Amino acid sequence: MTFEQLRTFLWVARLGGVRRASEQMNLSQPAVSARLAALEDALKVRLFERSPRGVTLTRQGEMLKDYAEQMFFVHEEIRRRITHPSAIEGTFRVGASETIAQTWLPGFLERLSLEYPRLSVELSVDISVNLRESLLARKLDLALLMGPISDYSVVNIALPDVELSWFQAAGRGQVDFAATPVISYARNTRPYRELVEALFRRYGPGVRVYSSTSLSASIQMIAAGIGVGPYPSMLAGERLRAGQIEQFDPGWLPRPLSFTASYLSEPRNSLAERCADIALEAASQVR
Amino acid sequence: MTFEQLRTFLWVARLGGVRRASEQMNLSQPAVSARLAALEDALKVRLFERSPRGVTLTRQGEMLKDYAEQMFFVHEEIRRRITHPSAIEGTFRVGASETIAQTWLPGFLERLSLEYPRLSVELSVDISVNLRESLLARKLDLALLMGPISDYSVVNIALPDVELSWFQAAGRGQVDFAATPVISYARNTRPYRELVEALFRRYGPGVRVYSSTSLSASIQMIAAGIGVGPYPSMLAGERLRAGQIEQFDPGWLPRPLSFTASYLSEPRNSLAERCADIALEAASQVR
DNA sequence: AGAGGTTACGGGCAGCGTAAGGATC
DNA sequence: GATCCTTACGCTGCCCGTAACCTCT
Repeated sequence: MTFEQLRTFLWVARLGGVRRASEQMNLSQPAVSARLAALEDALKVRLFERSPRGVTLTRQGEMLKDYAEQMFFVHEEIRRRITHPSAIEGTFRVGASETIAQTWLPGFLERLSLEYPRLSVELSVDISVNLRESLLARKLDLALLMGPISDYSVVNIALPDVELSWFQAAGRGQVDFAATPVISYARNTRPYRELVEALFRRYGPGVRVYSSTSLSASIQMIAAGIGVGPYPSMLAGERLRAGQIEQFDPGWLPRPLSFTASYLSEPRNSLAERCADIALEAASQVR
Repeated sequence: MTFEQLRTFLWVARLGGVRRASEQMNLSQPAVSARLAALEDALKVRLFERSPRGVTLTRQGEMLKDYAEQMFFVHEEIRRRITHPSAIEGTFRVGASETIAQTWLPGFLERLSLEYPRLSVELSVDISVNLRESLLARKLDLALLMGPISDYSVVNIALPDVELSWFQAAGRGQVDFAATPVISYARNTRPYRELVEALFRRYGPGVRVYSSTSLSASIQMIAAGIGVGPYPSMLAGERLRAGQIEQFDPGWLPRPLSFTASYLSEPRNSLAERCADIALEAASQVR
């Protein structure tokens, strides 16, 4: 009986299939089968009932699952309390929404590589809805998105809000929302819906809203005078100094964007836990 | 980090030396060194301070020891509750005093091999003092002896007392303890000392006592008329029926012999625990 | 035919024992 | 020199991935 056998057993038990576990663990499917067979042979006990559409735990498999989870609880404690961070290796999959990618994500990744010098990072920048989906599908280890994610298996660490301001092309003069398009976030995002709702309530159904999945494309459109829009104050710096855009005040602001660092709690994920902390530090440092 | 690395670490920590652990584990000494080095490399943490006369735990080593012990607690639970007995293999070292070897030990070994068909047994028959010493030196996994062993690390399971009766050669007539040697157990055993004390108290210092480390030699001497002696009633059967010896009653009897099945509790020894139970069953069955 | 799992087989690597090499008393 | 641990070095055996096979829908 080895750790790897038990870990494999747990993933197969959790995901209900050899194939699914093999994908989760970046392993060939026969390798997972072999590990299970080896474990069953080591204990001389049948752990799964095989059926054509997957596997289910036997009574003894259920019992073993409890014990195996206890083992990995202790295992994670060892990693947290004793293992030096430089011993942690493998790939850590981070998902971030673009706002974060454009602000403190570099600082976060720098801290990460400093604390975990042997850990490689796989970064995906996407809209929060997709990040949420990827996290729940275990395609990500940590998601930095507009949260929180309401799911019993997800832990959400609140990150500092991102304040928005209105921006327009420099020297554009008074803004008429009835005539000027508002350039906003991608559809299917919470700030987009909130912005559209606020605009309609204030200026009626005549308001035009452009949406863009790219934050930098948005600010370029604003700079080009195509429209105006709310934009994270802290991102405006360069173009503001270059005199391409300027801030204006229509008398109201969309709500600040609230972000979370979110990760699955299920496999007692101490690495993701610590990385969420690092993200919080990095995000707080910028302000 | 593997189970074997952790197990090796624990033994080195407990015994305070690589060499001692290697003996305990039936492993070459470099193999133990290599396992420790591999563990330290896996955690990227120094676990031992090496000194010329052994090793001592570092602060982090101390912490790991606690976690490792938790791991093996769970590990033992898995063995107890889930592992099929036929999966248990290796060598189980049993020590037994001769009285037991001559009575229910065969029954015990039969039950043992039935429940653990892949377990091989290493049997040592010796006097209880030596068995005690071997057990404490971890040279035995289970000792069936005149117990209990008063040591905080030893668990003693009481076994049924063995009743004694006086025997002499058939047709010898009235026994005069002043003239007839008493053939008894080996020196350095509790029943020997108790017998000598009782004889002196009753018949004065003139009584002669022969001691023998072999129970079957004793009964042969009795049958040959060399002397008389107390002897487990249940062992007398064959020679009694053959008319070689006969029981007699001098009006008193030595106290029954009290036995225990004893094992070390330290490494949460569930196998020894179960085997002690089997021993109790085997011993009780005979009566 | 396709989805899910097992069996067959060759190659790479981890871990063992033997033997030699420090270091400290 | 004795004791204790580490380094060096073949060798074996385990475990992985590829590929073929089995079995239900």
